[in-house]
Amino acid sequence: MESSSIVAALSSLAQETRLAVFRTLVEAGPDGMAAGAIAERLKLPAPTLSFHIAQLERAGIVASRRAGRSIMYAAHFPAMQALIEALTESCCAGNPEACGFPKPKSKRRKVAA
Amino acid sequence: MESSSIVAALSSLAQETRLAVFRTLVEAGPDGMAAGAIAERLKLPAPTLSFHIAQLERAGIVASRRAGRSIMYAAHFPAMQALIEALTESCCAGNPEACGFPKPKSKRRKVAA
DNA sequence: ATGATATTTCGATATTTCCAAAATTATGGA
DNA sequence: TCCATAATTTTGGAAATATCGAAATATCAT
Repeated sequence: MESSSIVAALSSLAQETRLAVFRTLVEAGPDGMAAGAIAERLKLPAPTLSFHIAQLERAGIVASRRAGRSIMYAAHFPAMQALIEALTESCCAGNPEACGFPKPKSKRRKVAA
Repeated sequence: MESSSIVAALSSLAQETRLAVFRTLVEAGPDGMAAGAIAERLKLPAPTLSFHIAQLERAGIVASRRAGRSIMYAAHFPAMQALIEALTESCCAGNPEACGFPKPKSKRRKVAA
């Protein structure tokens, strides 16, 4: 993962409102939630939510799809996984096991068939 | 982990210079590096490094100790671990295995003797 | 088409963050 | 004590980010 992508992903989560939005979406599951429902749940004015969720989307942390008049947002788990792996790598690189994780060297290996 | 601590930790890493500093410190290992050495390595003016590394320290991501005239900074691995675990939890909560991690429910269990 | 609803974009302001030169503080050696 | 070195704090200005009302856009139902 590119250093700039890591920074972008971290930045997108490094804000109370956006972290709350992301958590709400994780809770909501793969189908996600409509923008309006998120705004209502978090008591956010629509433009404020829109501003923040756009950043999460730009960072690839959430995905959107239109459903009628609504726009459904959902957590994008692979991106989150990639971020966590990148952090783990950053953390452990050159210092294997310092982090206490099982496989510090390589990216998690695919399950052999 | 408190939501505000997560945001603080993420914010501290969500910046190119600070991420580079952190990585340098991970590479340096548990003994860490003197502020001046970090600044030289990353070609940063001393006040700029000081500004950024203070944020990493406030977030608990790095630790410092004085050694003579120098101040040694070192990555604080437990904090990084906690952050990664918090993210994993945020990511997986309510959606176990969506993230593809082995033990999605509880905090990593200690290695049985 | 017209109206109602859902959301985003625009615009203006307030706040925070970033940067680095200048000044300050802390430490150790002669 | 005086000097040199290592770092931080202060300072101030530029740039980026946050907030949210008003306006614009998109979609569906009639």
